[in-house]
Amino acid sequence: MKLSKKSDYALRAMVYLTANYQKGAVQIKEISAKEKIPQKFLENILLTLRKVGILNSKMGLRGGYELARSPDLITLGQVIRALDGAIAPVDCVSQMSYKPCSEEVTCVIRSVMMDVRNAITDVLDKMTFAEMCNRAADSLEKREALTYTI
Amino acid sequence: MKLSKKSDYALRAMVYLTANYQKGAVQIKEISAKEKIPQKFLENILLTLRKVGILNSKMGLRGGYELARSPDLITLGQVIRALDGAIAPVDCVSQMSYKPCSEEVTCVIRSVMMDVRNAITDVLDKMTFAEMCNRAADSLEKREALTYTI
DNA sequence: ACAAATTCTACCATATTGATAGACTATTAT
DNA sequence: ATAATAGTCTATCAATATGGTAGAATTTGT
Repeated sequence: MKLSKKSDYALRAMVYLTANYQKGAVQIKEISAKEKIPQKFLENILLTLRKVGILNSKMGLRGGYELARSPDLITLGQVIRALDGAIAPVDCVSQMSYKPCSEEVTCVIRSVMMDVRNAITDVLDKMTFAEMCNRAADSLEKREALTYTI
Repeated sequence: MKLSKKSDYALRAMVYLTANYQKGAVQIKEISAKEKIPQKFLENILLTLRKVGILNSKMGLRGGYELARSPDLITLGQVIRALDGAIAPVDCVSQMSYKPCSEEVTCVIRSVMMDVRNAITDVLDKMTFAEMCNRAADSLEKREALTYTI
């Protein structure tokens, strides 16, 4: 049930781009350096995200990447699906790459796997990058406030 | 986030053994045939499940495998962890193979991944084979009742 | 024209996955 | 006793996925 390095890097890059939303295009080199992601690998990842319409790019001098829409309209689920494909643990409960199992009607396991898929997508398809970054900022503030109080 | 074939086969074999609980040892060959799992592959899987104490085995003539304890004391999570290892999407939120990420305190992604892990384990660590098989039997009954009524 | 940036195509090493082979050991019916 | 049965162990293997690299081509601002 592991997130691939690709998706992990993608999420980090997206967080970086969320933090820099509306500051214009950000270059791969910068993201790669700040988030410590191998640059050439990151290239592939950002390219993929552009192709599915999550990022916009600008070539040439002063080019770079930026979010294609507001970070409260981009969910973690969208990004993970773009890189890793289906989120569902088995294909017979997948939205993205559904394939019926041989004995779907009587399959004992299927309904539990459906529960698992729903549990995962309930988190990943609802959480936006805007919310995630706010949440983190909040808890950081609280921590700092606490430290100060102590 | 995909379940491996190994875990998938393991779950099916466990369902079969649950259905045959208290009927004595069941042979690999039988499970393999009924559940259409490559026999040699299934051997490895059952061996693993025995080594972690989920199954008991008996060698020799009339030997075979059986559940080591009542199916309401065995969860899907236990079986999947035995075969695939940690369930958590990233190590920094894993019970089984926890490794801190470099920037755990400020990591934006971690808390969401924690939510995902909890969502998954909430299903898999609570669902027992007894319950799963009952659930399936129930819904099968309902379906049959419905068919009859119509 | 030139430099800076993305894009595209291809490649590669390693690990994991799914599966198989065969020798070995333990049990038991006869 | 012994043959047949059934799990155990070690090793191997092909295919695929993963993580990463290389370099040429293309686009764009100055």
